[in-house]
Amino acid sequence: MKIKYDLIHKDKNSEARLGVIHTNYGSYETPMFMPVGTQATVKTLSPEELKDVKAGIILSNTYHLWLRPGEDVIDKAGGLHKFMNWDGPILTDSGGFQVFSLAKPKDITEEGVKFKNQYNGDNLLLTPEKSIEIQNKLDSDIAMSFDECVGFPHTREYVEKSVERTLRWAKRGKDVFNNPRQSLFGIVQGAEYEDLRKHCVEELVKMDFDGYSIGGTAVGEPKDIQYLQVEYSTKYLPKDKVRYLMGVGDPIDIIENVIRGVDIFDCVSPTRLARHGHALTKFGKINLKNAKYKMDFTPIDESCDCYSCKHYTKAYIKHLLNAEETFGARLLSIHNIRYLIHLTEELREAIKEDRTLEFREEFIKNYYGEHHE
RNA sequence: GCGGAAUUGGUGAAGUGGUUAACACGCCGGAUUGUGGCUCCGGUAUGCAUGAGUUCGAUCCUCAUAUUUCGCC
Repeated sequence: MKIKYDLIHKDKNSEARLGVIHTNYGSYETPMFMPVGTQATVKTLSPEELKDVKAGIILSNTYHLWLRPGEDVIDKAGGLHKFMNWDGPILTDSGGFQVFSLAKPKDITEEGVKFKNQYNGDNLLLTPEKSIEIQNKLDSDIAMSFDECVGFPHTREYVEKSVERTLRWAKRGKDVFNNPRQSLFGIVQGAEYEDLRKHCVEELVKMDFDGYSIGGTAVGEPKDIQYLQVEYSTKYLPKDKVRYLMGVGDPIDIIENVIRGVDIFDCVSPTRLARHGHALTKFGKINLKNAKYKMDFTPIDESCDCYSCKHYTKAYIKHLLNAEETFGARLLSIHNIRYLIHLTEELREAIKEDRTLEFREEFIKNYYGEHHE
């Protein structure tokens, strides 16, 4: 079945929404944070650990699974859920972000995007049709349209052309889409131009997608521009469909964009930060490699209920990082993902009680406050 | 006891009679946003064993001392 979104309550003082998304693999409340498992695994975590941190939907990537192991392997395995032993919902990104991160401008044409296979040098062409075909085979719960994620900075002229192409690509993908168990999202582009965002939303809504994503953010733009990009999108999106902001995962940005009407987030940051020794805490981000934690026998975050905080100290995790033991990155990944998911839990409570704006004030005071070094 | 060789930062080391002593590791910081997973960017020896001498000038030359190491008795 297709996913279904129910709006439960809208915050009285902002655009923040408390909702429920119903999937083939259970129902989950929004706002929610999706951990990223690009290559059919959330780096260093087992599915059991993902359940422990209360993960709902996880995200995987069409481009990477296409190259390795190939969609036919996963199809043969019985689909992505069986292949990776994950019985929760999965969303697959279309490869659109790789257009931004890997392709050169000359590689982008109306037909699709040319890539070089990073493993064997083969020339590859990813098209909207191909992306959807792969995702249909992967059998994820939510597929994304193949779009062009435009970086920052850019010219308005380029964005205008890119939005039109992204719309044509969305249509082409939708026309070949044929997995009845799967839902398909359209992606709103248009950079920081309100008229382009509005136009993009209107055209996507005409095509009637199962949900909508906001793209073109978290690509190096200043925060105020990011927030405008989101405002200019949610302002025009239908209230009865879920909104997913792609790539955003900074704690403050999650709060700011929930306030602007976003329901779902994803970001590689909790796992990447973990691999580089950083932990998110109530009092800001800390670097556990710092010498000051050598004798710190307290948990990362006293207020955190995760496995790592319940059983391990900063000094121990610092030791693991210094010794390049992978358990350190795993403990930090567990913590950071739990941290962001817990943040969305708190946001849901706040929305329920119409105090989202107050929650933001209090959170920022702690996060950037004098406690933070 | 005699003879040889060596002595540069936390470590391994390059180097030159003349402005700021290479590089690597380590250490100390910072970055990271729909992940091209051990990445990227900074900082890190006011000093070349110690003392004396030669020289306009010495880490680099000379002598002594100390330490290490090798060989011989």
